[in-house]
Amino acid sequence: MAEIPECDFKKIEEKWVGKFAASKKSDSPDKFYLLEMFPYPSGALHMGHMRNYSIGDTYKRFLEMKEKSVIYPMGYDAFGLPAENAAIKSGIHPKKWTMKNIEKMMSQQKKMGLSYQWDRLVITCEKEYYKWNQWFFLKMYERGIAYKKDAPINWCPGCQTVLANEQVVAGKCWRCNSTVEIKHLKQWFFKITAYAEELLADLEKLDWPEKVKIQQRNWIGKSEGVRIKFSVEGERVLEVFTTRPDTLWGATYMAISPHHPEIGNLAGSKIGEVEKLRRLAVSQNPEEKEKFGVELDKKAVNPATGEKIPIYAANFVLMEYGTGAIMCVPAHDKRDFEFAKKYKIPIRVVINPPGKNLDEKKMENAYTEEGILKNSGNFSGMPSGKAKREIARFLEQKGTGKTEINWHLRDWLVSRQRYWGTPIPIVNCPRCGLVAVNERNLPVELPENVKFTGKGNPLAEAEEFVNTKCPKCGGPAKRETDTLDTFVDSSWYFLRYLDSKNDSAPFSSEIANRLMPVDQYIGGIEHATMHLIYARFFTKVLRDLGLVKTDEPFKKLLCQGMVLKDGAKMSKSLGNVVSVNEILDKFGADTARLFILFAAPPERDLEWNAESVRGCHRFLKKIWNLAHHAFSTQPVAGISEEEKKELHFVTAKTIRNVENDLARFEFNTAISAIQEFTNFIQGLFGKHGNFDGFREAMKTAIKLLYPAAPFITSELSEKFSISLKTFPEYRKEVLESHEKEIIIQVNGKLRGKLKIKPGTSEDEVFRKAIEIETVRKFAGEKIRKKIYVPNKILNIVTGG
RNA sequence: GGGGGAGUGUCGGAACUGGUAUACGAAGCGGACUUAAAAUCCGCUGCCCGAAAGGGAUUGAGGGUUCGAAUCCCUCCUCCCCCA
Repeated sequence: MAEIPECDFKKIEEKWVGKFAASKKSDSPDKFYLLEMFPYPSGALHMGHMRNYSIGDTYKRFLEMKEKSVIYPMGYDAFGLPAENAAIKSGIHPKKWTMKNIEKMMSQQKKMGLSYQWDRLVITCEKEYYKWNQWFFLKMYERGIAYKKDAPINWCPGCQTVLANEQVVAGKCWRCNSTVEIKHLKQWFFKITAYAEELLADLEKLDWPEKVKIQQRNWIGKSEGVRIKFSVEGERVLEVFTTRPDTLWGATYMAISPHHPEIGNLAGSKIGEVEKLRRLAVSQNPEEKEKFGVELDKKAVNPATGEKIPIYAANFVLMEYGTGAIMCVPAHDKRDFEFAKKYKIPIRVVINPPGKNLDEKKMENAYTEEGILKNSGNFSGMPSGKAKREIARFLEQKGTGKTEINWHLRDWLVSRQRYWGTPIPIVNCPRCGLVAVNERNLPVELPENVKFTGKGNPLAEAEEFVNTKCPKCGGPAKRETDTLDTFVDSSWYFLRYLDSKNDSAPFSSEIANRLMPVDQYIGGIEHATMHLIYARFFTKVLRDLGLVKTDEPFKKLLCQGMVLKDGAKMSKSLGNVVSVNEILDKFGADTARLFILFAAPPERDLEWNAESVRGCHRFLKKIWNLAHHAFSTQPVAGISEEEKKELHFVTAKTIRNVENDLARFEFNTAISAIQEFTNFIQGLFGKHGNFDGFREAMKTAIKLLYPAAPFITSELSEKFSISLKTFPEYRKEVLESHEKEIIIQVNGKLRGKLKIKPGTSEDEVFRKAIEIETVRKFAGEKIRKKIYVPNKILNIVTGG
């Protein structure tokens, strides 16, 4: 027998990396847009990326074998804080840092064998890209979708800078530990709320995991209720929003945000305490912290009962939600109940559970369900549902309320007081106010010569950037120094991929209409709300601008699970990180990809296991060796008719299973099917040596394995002239005509097995079954019933 | 607090719409090859009773529906994730 060369993974991978990276676009008319969430260029791929891309590339190669024209791009989400932090820390310019990181990550991606269409590359920090962010901003500004308003921000007095929510840890700055203050600044917003209804309704159209849709529904948070006016002593009015107007008679106090504009008029002698409360309320989670309140001097009037009720300034009422004031019904709301107990406010039951009578003196918890009204004037005795409508009508007639739809979704705050982002193309003119930069003067370039001190926004200090002329009057004016949230960049990158070199438009509408939507999007669940809502919103805005026709950017979504080590998420602090480079160097890309796909189904978390990785490596070597056995000698031995039939059947079954599994992203079972098939071939080879049909079987195995392990299979295909262009096919008849195994049960317990020709009658199956000794023993004399599922199972039920 | 998901051998996991529970891989044990080891190949391997043939129980716990339940329904326990 000929000597089998050792499988040199390193050499094979080096040879094929270049060829994969240069992969050509197919011209099949059957397009498929396959997209992976592009990474932030932090400097190195982690296992999460590796998993994401292994899934994507395997699916891409499978689709190509099924003769689809696949669009498979890659890019980098290159603006963002880490680059700026690196600049503050080590003095490297964010651009240099970012571009170097991109280079490193790209080389890792190539090493993994990912066959991206690199000519589509998008890097969001390049002016060729962010120019169009600015262009969209101007279009949105024209239409009132981009606007500026006062908003609270987290301000660190130590760093003299604005902090994102995640940079505030327990009320302190993450970097310098100063106590964070709430400041009010003029901020830019995108009016995403104008699309709330459509964003909610169109979820129906999407083939997304139900849990992501639920998260989005909650995030959008549509609630129908009533806006009610409570009059206050001194002829002022406080408005509240409630989804439970049926509990109005039970409202025994009100609570308002310490930031409420009316607070000064209501607090009276308590203003000092309110100030204290405001400071306390800084950037902490309202749900987690203890509830505090200050009773104000003025009292409100419950419009239903006419009673005077106290008003509290409370730290759990947010100005950003509803009206910044709420009516409190302690008997029927958990939070109101706790607060009322703490401050000894009366509790009054106005809703009874059906068939029960609650007693406020004995209640230990609020009753928050709906029920039957009591103590509610004319509405007593009504069920909650009806009472909600009737009370709303009653208030409308009285002029003290109106029905309203409220949203949890807020407008998207896009201002960042940061350098490393897209400059907002607006000029502040002392005479003309806010003026848009002229479209033909885009891009407003980010100046490179700035200082990174960690204090304030470097852009605001860049004199030659800030000082400009007003586009309207030509007088001296100052540029906007806020930059755009990086979620703007990721809201349309998938459109730029389709036409990445276009310098006269963000993309060609003709191309976008032909290739959108993305047929399959793959990424992490952590983007279930933010990114995936912003991108949907952006697509709808672009549609309304006439740039695309599609309503939704991502038709199908796959959210992959996390990669764990020792039961925990890989993280530096736990010291359980497995490095991508190490794994690629030690075992090679094929092994790494195969393990990632094999160890767990994509949606589930994946436990990294070094031993199991070795198993995948072993399997690849087995394929290599068997292929060489098959092709380096001539077939010498025939196999029996029986074995030949079985081989054909197993081959067909394997092709069918692998194809179905790959189409459904069930890579783990696809790979196990190939392994089973390989074991079967190996069994025949062990028995007969190079047998008739060995080569054909190995060809099939190699083709099936190609999407997941492209390097070794490409090498073998070249060596032994195997075409990897198309997916193997099988004949249905081979599967249908094969003999079936029937399970024989007695009273639901397995008592025997039977091989039959397909289509054997029930009577005959029964006759044969009863001949089996164990079956006869357990079935006994009295057979009560027979259940027969054709080609599958016969259950014999006995006794009385 | 709200929302979602998962509990199956020693481990990762399989079981299509209710029809052989534990495929495939790992680990373990035994054997072949070898001076030896690695690599490779072959075989065995969830639990209890039994020498064996065989039988019994078993999918986090308990109950239910069904000829038949890991899968459907109810109650409970544990773990994880996301959002706030």
